[in-house]
Amino acid sequence: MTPGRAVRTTLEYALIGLIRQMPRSGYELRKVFVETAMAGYSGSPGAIYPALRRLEADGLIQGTKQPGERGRPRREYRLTPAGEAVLQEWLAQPVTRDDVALRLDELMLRFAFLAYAADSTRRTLEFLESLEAHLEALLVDLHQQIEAVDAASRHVPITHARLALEAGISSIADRLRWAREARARFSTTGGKE
Amino acid sequence: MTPGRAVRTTLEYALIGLIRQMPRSGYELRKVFVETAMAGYSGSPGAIYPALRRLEADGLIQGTKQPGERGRPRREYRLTPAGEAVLQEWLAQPVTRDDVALRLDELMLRFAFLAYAADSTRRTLEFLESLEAHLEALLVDLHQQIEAVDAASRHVPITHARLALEAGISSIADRLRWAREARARFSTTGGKE
DNA sequence: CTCGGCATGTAATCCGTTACATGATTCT
DNA sequence: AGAATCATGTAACGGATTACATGCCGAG
Repeated sequence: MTPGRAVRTTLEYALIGLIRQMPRSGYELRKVFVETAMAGYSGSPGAIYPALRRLEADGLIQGTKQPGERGRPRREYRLTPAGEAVLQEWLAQPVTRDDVALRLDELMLRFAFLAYAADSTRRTLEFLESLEAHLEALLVDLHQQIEAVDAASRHVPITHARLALEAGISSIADRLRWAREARARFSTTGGKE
Repeated sequence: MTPGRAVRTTLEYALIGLIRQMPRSGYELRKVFVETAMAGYSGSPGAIYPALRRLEADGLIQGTKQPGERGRPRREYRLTPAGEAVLQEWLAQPVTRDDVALRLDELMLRFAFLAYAADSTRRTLEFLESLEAHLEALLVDLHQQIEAVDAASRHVPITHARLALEAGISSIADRLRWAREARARFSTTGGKE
């Protein structure tokens, strides 16, 4: 059985994935969040360092003091076999409807790290297929909701609420297009070429 | 000065806006979150009822026992003048870059309630203009990041990370198109017609 | 030897989640 | 009276935010 709790926070998974990419220190990890599009998974020290401590306490990562070239020595973390197992388990998780509707960004994080999955290409294709199916279903739902909004406000020409809903619909449709094209690319190249 | 803390949680603003639309009970508010696209602002009772208590304690909403037709009587909340003031203050907030990059969904919530802003049409246009400007800037940034990714992984044909980044870019571009069209519609009709 | 910048950490506070418990009314 | 249902509440817990504090090294 895996050490620590069964389910981890999004931030923890983000850290695990980044460390899997290459061994890194807390400071480097923080810079990734601050400087790249991965902001939003939070880069505050008050979140990262405790999370790293938890992961190390649960044996998923291991830190080694790295005599820095200048300044205070960094503590470089690398993934343990247990950590690799947790990563694989996460990547193998099915894509649920709630994931798509409520936590799409965590899903995209998972997609990004699907590169490290065992049998990566197959898993990636499955992931995208499932994502597409749920996005399609969601679109149907949202179109029904927009009809409800229209019915409720017959006289008013454009309500803010309707426009906001349209933004949501458009964004789902956009992601669906993305998924289809991504899958097409993976299907032809097999992810390798 | 306004009672209570200066800044409120997204959930609280969502509640304030919905109550502004029409007086509602906690149960009704919960249904809105569960049944509509507003899920994601959380609909758990453990979040809603305490939030309503906070708002009432701070004098932003006022609940009155409403003898229900069946079942336990509902507690119907309506906005107080202080609550209206807080709502207006929130709606008048400038659109910052961090809002756009990190909290786009809260921004869309604000947009939806901009219908209730004093001088709604003008504020809406300003909101959209500012949103567009920040989205454009963000797009430039993200395109630079994708070049960095390309430089880092020259040989590999499609990396998952690059695809995930493309999804983000596409989604920002999509929202930008939405904002432009929304503004066009508001400009011509003046939001009324 | 202290200054400044790199790197890590911590303390207070607060909100949301989950799961459970309770209140109030009608129907049978 | 009890069941069913509508509606509200609460208790335990954990993690994120914010703001601050500390450690360690080289340069001057």
